Amino acid sequence: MLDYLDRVPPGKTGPKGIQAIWITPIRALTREIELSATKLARGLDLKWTIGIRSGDTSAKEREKQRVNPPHLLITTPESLHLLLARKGYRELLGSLRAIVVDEWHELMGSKRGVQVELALSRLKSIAPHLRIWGISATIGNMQQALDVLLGVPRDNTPRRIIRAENIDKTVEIISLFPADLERMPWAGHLGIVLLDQVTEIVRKSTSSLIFTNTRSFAEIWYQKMLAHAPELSGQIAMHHGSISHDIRAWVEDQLHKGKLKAVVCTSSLDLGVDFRPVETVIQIGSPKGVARFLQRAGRSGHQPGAVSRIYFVPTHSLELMEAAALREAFRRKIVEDRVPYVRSFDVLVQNFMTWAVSDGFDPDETLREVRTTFSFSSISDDEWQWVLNFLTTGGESLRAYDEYRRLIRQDGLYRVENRAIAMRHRLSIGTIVGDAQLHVKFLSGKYLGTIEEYFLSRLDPGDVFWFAGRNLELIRIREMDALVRKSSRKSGLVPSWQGGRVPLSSQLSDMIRLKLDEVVHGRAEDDELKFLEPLFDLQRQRSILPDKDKFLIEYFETSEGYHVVMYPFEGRFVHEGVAALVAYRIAQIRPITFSIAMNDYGFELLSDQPIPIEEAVETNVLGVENLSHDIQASINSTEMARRKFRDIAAISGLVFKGYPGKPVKDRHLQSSSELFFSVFHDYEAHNLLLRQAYEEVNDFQLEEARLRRALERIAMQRIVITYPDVPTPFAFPIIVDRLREKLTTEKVEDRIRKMALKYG
DNA sequence: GACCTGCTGCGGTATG
Repeated sequence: MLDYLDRVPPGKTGPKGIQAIWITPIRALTREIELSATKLARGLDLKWTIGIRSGDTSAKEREKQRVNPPHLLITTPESLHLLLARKGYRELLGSLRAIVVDEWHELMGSKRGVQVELALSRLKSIAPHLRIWGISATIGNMQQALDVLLGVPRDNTPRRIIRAENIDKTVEIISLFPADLERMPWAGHLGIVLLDQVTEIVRKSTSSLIFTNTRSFAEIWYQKMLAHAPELSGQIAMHHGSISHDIRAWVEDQLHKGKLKAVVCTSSLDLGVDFRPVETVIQIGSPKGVARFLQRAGRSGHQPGAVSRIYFVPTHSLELMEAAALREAFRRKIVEDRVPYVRSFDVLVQNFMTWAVSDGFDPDETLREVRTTFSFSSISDDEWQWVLNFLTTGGESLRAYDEYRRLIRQDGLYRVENRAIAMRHRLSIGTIVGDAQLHVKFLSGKYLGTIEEYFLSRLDPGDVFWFAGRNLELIRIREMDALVRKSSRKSGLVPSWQGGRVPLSSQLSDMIRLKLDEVVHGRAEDDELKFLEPLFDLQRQRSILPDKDKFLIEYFETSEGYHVVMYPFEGRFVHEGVAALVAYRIAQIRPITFSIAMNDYGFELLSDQPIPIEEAVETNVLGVENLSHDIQASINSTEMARRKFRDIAAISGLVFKGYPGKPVKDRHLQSSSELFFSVFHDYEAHNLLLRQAYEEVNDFQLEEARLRRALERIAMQRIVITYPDVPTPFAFPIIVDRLREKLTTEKVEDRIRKMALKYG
């Protein structure tokens, strides 16, 4: 980009204002980018000023930038919108000539991507000479990434994809095996059986990254490693999204200076820190997707021609198949797509407020612009009117309340007149909706990070828990702070967070089924598959090992009841949908209730009555006919949509998350968003935000398109029902997961019973 | 005989 700008340098008499913007998803990254941008500019002999603008930028620096804008501004999507929410943004940005969107693959798969699309649509109108670059990691839908970023063409400016040459690196996957298969659990997620081997690898490497799937596992692995190898004390650290930015920055710094041998982390180290390589990368448990695993592997062996090496640590036996599947995916150069969000009306509503709080917007001009974005290219005149009406009157349901009449029309422009509304809006810009967290602090005031209220509220003062690699004793909870002190107690509770659940990707699922097919037909060559042979044998003895032409259903009885287990290998979201669908369809044959369990490989239906499974298969229980209807009938989509609506309500500005330092309580947010949902549901069924909630459930929770493809594939397979005497190795992990979940629900039920006694 | 699940990311202006 600087090269391009060099050819059109800022003229002495030319317009003042920002000439170029670099958009990055992470604010912590900006300092690194500034350094490289400065280096580049120096190399090209440009007399450019470079500025950073993010939530971390001080008020003083912001004021400096306002008076004297930098030539190149490095910023986040949110901060860019804050600039667009300012009066006089046309002068500031009208001479803009270049925008680079860094890590576009990352932004595109979220609503932040929609935010970028909308900002670009505005900027293209006010800055006619604008050129746009996107930088992306390898993804399956690169052409679409380009189309989404650049939007519907407004003229004949050519577009092209430039691929880096020689990016095909050799990646070597090395699985860790226990001494013998017997030592490996059939179920589980932690993988601690292999602690000794992992520690040995860390000892021998100068620097290692150890990726775990959850924050609590990172905490556990860190503690277990220290207990196992005390001499590593002071040489290993941990890093995850709930640890304070200061501590994380320190850990990154120490790692890069070579002062740390290893960091146990979550995907917090996938992105956002500069990519100085480490010697060794270790992945514990399923990476769930090819791209993620590839990116992590790429952290090692950075020298030209060097091999990237990644150790795979299975957490249960069958997971070893994934190592073979990942190797196959690398060989075939298969990577996942990033699916862009479309028609996210909550983001559109927020954007209109942004356009309106600054200089106001002209509806016709804005409609033309919005239709050039990928996300809203299909917006109809009616939908457009609905959004405007919603913001000016509150819509049909909220007409009676002044605070929802957010816009007024004046001289042909839509504006915000009320200053309180304008301020609340500026505080609410962004599409990331988090949960309320308590701040964990020492008495001295040193801030360690955040933990969810529901975990800490279960503790009593004096209780010890592990966090940020320390043993901490809870002293008390005060407002939003949990005060702690160091504890010398060796054991402690491990916090759990309510994070997202990443399902196995469709591409990795494909490869797993392919590997299974190789095993069935004796073509398996990967070490992992050979190692698992005794387990596959047991599966064959008790049931069958399905190849790609067969779909396996197991039916058996235990003291718990009657079990039907199926194995689509399609990831847990799809299994959740298929399980509900099958349960519903069987219940049409004969009234029967089930409890449902699933993991990424399959799902189980359990009942206290015999299950008419043959009859169900004969009546095409897995068919695609009436699929949409049956899905609607089988799942509680209203309840799922109600939960999705929480984010939509926050993004569209229906609920206010509070002023800095004075957040609105989670419970309060939840109840007010539920209230809106109920009102719209009962009185305004065509409300676009309400409809969006249902669409998001279909697209992202049920993964309906993927579910349909899975059923179409199954329709081509031969269904085989087996009747094992005891649970098979395939069934076992699913049953174990259900038992664990059952325990917690019993606790919940217990609590409800107590509450009923107390209040009833 | 088998179990310590649940990622990441952002964010305050105009006026007194």
